[in-house]
Amino acid sequence: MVVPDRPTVDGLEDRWSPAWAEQGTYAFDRTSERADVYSIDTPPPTVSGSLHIGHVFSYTHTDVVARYQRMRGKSVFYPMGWDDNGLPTERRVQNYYGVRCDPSLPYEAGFVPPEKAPKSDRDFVQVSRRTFVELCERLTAEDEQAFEAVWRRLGLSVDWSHTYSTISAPARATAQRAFLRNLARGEAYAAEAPTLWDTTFRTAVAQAELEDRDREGAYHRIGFARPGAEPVFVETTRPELVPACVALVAHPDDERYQPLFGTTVRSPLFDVEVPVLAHRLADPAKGSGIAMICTFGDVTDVTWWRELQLPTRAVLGWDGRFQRELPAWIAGGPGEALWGELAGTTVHTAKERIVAALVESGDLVGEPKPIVHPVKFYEKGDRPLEIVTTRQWYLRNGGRDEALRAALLARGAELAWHPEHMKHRYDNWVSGLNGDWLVSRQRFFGVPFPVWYPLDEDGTPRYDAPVLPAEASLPVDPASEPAPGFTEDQRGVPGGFAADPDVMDTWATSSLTPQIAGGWERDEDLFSRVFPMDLRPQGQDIIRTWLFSTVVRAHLEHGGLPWGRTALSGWILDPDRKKMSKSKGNVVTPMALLEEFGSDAVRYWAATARLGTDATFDTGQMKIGRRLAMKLLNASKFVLGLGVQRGDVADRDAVTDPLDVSTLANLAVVVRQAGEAFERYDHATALQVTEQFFWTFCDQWVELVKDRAYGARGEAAAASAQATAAIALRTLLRLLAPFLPFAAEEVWSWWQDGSVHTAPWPEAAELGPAGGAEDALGVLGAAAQALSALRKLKSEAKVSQKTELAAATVHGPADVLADARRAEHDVRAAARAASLTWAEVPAVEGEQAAALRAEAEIATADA
RNA sequence: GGGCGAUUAGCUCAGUGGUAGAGCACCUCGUUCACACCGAGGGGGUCACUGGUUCGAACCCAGUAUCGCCCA
Repeated sequence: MVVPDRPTVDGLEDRWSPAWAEQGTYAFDRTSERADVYSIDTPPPTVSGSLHIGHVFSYTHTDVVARYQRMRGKSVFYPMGWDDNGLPTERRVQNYYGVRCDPSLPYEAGFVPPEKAPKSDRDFVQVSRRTFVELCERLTAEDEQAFEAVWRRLGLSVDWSHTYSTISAPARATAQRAFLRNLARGEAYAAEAPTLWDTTFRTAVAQAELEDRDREGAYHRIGFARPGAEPVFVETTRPELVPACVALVAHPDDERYQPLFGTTVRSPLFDVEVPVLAHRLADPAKGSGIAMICTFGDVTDVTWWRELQLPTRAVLGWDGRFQRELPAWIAGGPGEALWGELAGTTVHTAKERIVAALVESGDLVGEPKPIVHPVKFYEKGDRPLEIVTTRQWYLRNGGRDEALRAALLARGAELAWHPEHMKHRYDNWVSGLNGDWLVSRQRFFGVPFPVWYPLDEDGTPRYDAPVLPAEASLPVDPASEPAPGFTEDQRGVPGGFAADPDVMDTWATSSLTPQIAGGWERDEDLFSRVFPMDLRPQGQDIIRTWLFSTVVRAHLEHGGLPWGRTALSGWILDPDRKKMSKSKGNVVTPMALLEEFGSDAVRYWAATARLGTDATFDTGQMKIGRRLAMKLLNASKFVLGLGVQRGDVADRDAVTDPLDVSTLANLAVVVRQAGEAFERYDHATALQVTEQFFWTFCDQWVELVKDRAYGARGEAAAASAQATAAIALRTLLRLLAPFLPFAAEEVWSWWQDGSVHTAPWPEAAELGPAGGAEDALGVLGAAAQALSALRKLKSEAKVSQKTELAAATVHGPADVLADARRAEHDVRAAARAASLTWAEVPAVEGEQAAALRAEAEIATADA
């Protein structure tokens, strides 16, 4: 047995991470039956920069569960994934290399990005789509290595041979296969419809990716002319959309406007005739109570346009600028010249010019009234969303189908939620859906839709007759592969074919992580052993996106849940109670923390937080974790020095001393409590009860037993202490292993074979007869109390704890004294008391029993 | 506006009906042969507020306030 002279937690990661990898400690045993498998649908972190402390926090929660389940004898399927597909990666690649994708450019082999990215994106180098994708792949490969290094150092017990990435060929094949099946069943469809559109990224955006932000605006009071009467005034924050106006609308009960319903008015500047209509969504209290319907200013316009069956008069292009062509409804009218000033300008410029024109014409009344109002943004964007009409792919998610919505709510109810109250967010979201899931994106680095269209004689795509690939040929890239039955030279020519230009939203791929990681339709043997999975761990912020979308896909494809339970981690707050996020600039990089405090210490901090509870970033907690790990090394060193041999299987029957019996009896309680806590996914309680016992073990039992263990009271008494030490340590190491995998493994290696992480989770029964000795439970605590009372004497007298005591008396209630007396020899030895008498303090009716109190003669330093 | 959660010692947090807890920080003491990244002892709280239920409330109920998040 080799125990270091001065054990330290520093450097354990460098020793054990490679050792675990070499020994395959966390390898999934794919011969296990489903019932013996515990499978985890790991969140693939977005590879667009760096991991932050919040990742470390939540991934530790998962790892603790994985380690517990492994020790319970499960074959744990714990893969890692990388979400390297999609817009975040594109954005990072653009800024990192200083490039921008222009799909119309030809591929340039051997492209070398600029040495240093230009400051302004106007100076970015335009590259072909293929080059751009290559750069994405290059950078994500680098990022993934850095991520893996952090995870290995943190000690995640991942089986790295099952790592996947969401842009990999198997993931693309899975996403395309699932889509084709959705399409075949009618769950996926394409539609030409008004769509929320980010003009910066030039892509459609889904409901789940929206957020409201308060923005300053101003009500402009604008008159619409009526023949032979006063004008009708609307108040709008978007006067630039006057040329897109298709109607005015007021509430049907609004008496002010009832006479106007069914009449028409003429728009200012452009003199377009528009009807005045009634609709319940018009708010009489807002502005003048009558609103201008434009195609499209906001989502209410879309509702009105649809329900009132209005024409489309779009003025904005995909780039967020006014269209260059002169619209037909303006041509020939008085606004034709003005349009010349608007064509090609940004919304901002167009607003200035139209307002100026309205002032000049006298149609704008009074000063604009400034207001602050919520405006819809893409969560990753920084310009307000516009609405443009485009052809997009949708996936049914219950947003316009009551039966499906009810079925998905029922799935949510089937799922076990930790903590339970998080289910409200799911219900809330599903109940509030107002449309199907928009899954297409007009981007480059993503999974392409596996769809081509035949071109008719005019070269127009026949959307009604899409050409689809065979599943066996997946993944396909329609942009570079010809449609089945065509040759590449027929691309884009009349009578030939064209590729669907879009890629899937990232969530459309990551909603399939159980299928991707589990080998659906690729490795059916694996899939049958891991799916549906046991656990979906994730952040509470992506319930509406990742959790919900994964439920949707599994419900549609497999007719069931993708996993049985979900564990939601909370936020990390900085010391000012703000959520930590990159944009606030208050993030802490994990690697530096892991190096400063040690991985076990950082894990300890994470593990003290319960699921769903926000945690404060607190290096103080990490210091405590470090201290605990250090204590484990040092206490183990001492305990093993009591005469424990390598590979020792302690003789449980040798545990005879009442103090030792009591210690194991108390440990049995802890083993039970920790196991029960883990079973209800309450890792924080499992840690807390274990940690508390461990400190009692060190500070009380070890101190009380020292003399006896060294042989002061004979061999049998010493043997009892030694056996207790070995049994307790072997148990404690396993209880702590999920939390402090490095320190626990280090100590285990000193005297045990194999890895602590594949050792069986302790059970109370293995502690032997002592573990069940309920009558001895109180001895340890009572003896500790007596010792503490005697120590207090010395503390108050300000003398060393090794000072001898004479004529010591301990006062206290009869039952506590009786327990303490069973360990009298140990108490006397630890307190260095020459003699010890026990004085009963009678219980007083209605009063709490007194704590133990002691008195004694203290030998002076001179004596 | 609707929903969810939180509010306990200076700080970070446990505590779901029976005398308020832990760790950190603070004060005092101690070179005890596992550990100074240590040990011993100590001080410190109207459990956000107001009502109610109960013999008894940090805990249950109603309301209020503040903070955070989700949705509209």
